[in-house]
Amino acid sequence: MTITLRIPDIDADDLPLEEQAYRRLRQALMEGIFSPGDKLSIRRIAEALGTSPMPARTALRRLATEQALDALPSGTVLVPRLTRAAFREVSAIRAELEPLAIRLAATRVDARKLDALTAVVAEHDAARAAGRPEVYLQKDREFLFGLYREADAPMLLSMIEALWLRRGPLFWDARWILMGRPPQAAHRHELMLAALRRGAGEEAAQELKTEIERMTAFLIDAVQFEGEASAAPRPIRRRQSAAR
Amino acid sequence: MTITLRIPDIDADDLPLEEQAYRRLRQALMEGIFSPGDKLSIRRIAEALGTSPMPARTALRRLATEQALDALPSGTVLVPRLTRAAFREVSAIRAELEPLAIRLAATRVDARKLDALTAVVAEHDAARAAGRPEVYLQKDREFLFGLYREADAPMLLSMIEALWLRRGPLFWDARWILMGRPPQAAHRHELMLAALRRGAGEEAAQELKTEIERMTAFLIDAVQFEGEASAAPRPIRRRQSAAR
DNA sequence: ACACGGCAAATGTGATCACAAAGATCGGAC
DNA sequence: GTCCGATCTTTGTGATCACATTTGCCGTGT
Repeated sequence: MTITLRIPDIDADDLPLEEQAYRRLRQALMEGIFSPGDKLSIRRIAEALGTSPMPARTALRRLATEQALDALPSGTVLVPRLTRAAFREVSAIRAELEPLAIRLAATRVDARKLDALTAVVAEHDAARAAGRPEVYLQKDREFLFGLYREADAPMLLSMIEALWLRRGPLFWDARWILMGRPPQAAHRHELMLAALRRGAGEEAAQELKTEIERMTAFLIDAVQFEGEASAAPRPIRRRQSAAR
Repeated sequence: MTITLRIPDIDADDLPLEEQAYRRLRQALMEGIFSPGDKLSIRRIAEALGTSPMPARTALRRLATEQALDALPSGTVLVPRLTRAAFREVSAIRAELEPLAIRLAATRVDARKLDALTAVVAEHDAARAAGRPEVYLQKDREFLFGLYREADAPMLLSMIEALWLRRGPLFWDARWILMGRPPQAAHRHELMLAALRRGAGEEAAQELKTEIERMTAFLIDAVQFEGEASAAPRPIRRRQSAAR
C-alpha cells in the first residue's frame, strides 16, 4: 500500500475521535479508497486520519469485529479479498436478511417516504445513464437503506451494514461491470416500490431476494475472485479519482 | 453492580490478552455472570480479569460493536436489557439466519457428526430431567452450533453468535422457565436430526424455524421485558451459584 | 529462477498517564 | 418528601511509550 490515503471527512466534529475514525473508515471502505488485500496499519491510518494511533486502533478493531476487515493472527488488519465461496456466503445472508428488513419496513413505511425513494430511483437511473458509477452505487445504497431504516430494527440494520461493508471494496472494483447491466436487469426497485404502495410487503421482499440472487449469479461469472488463476485480464483494481 | 465478578477462565494462554479478555467476557455473557442492565466499567472489568485496562477496553468495545453489549453515547457499556420489540427483532433474525445455516450444513454434514450430535441431544434431555438448567442451555448451544459449524460459513456463524450473545443474559435469567417446558415443546432437535439423516436439509431448517418461532411466542408471554410495568412479580434476576 | 538466513524497520499489544466529562453524593431550600 | 446546585469521585478517551513479534529487504547459494 504505497498510495497516499485520502480518507473522507465526515460532518461529526462533536463525536469522539474514535467514532469519527470509525465512520470515516466505513465510508472509505464503501467508496473505493481501499482495495481488496490492502494492509491497514494502525500508524499509517492514524496519520491519514490526523489523529494519534489510539482512535485508529479502536476503529480498526471494531471494523474487524464486524468483519468489514479481516484480522490475521498476527493482528495485522486487511481489507477483505473475497473468495468465490465467501462472496456466495455474503450474498446468501443478504438474501435472507434484506428481504426480512423489507417485510418489516412494509408495515411502517408511509407514502411520503415512498415518494422520496421514487426520486432516488430516478437519480439512480440517471447516474447510470450519465456513466457515473460512484453515484450509481451510492444511490443504490441510499434507496435500499432508506427502506431498511423504516424497519426500525436496529440490530438487523447493523448486520446488513456489516454485510455491505464486507463486500464494499469488491463492489467498488466491479462498479463499471455492475453499472453496465441493462436497467431492467440491474435492479427491481420500481417493482418493489409498486408492491409497497399496494401494501404487499411479501412481494416487495421477494423482488429484492430475486434481485440479490441474480446480481450474485451475474457477478460470480464476471468477477475475478481471490485464489483463482487469472484466466482473463484482471479487472481494474486501482482507484480512479472519485467522480463525486 | 456491587457483586464480585467471577469471570470464567479459558484455556487460551497463548493468545493476546485482549483476545482472552474478549472470549472470557463472551462466555460470561452466556453464563449469567452479568445481568441485563449491568454497567461494565473498563477498570472494574480489567480488575476482574487481572489485566491492565487496555485489553478490557478493547474487548468491551468489540462486544459493543457486535451488539453483545450496549454502548451509551457517553461511552458507558451496559449489558443489554431487551425490550419486547428488541427480543422480537433478535428472534426474527434468528429465524432467518439459523435455518440458512442448517440448509448449508445439510449439504456437508456426515453421519459421524450426526451421531455425535445425537449424543448431545441425549445429554440435553438428561440435563432437563436432572433439573440442571445451566447444562440444559449449554447442551442446546452445543447441539445447534455443532450443526452451524458444519455450514462452513464463517460470517454467518459470527452473526449467529452475536445474536446469541445479545440475548444471552435474558435467556440465562429465563433458564428455569425455558427448561420447564415439556420436552416435545422445548425443541425439535430429534426431528432435525432425522431430517438431516434423510438428506432433507430444507425440512430440518423448517423444524428449526418452527422451534425458534414457538420459543419466541412462549417467552413473549413468560418474561418481564424492559420498560414494561410489573404486573407480576419480577422473575429472579440475581445470580445463583453456577451449577457447573 | 527460488530458498534461506540475517538484519533492520515496522508493527501490534499492553501499560500508563492526563484530562475532560459523566456520574454519584451531599447539603440546603421548598 | 422532592428538587437543585455544588462538590467529589469515577469514568472513558486520547496520547504516549516500551517491547516482543512480525514483516520486509538484501545478500548469498543452488
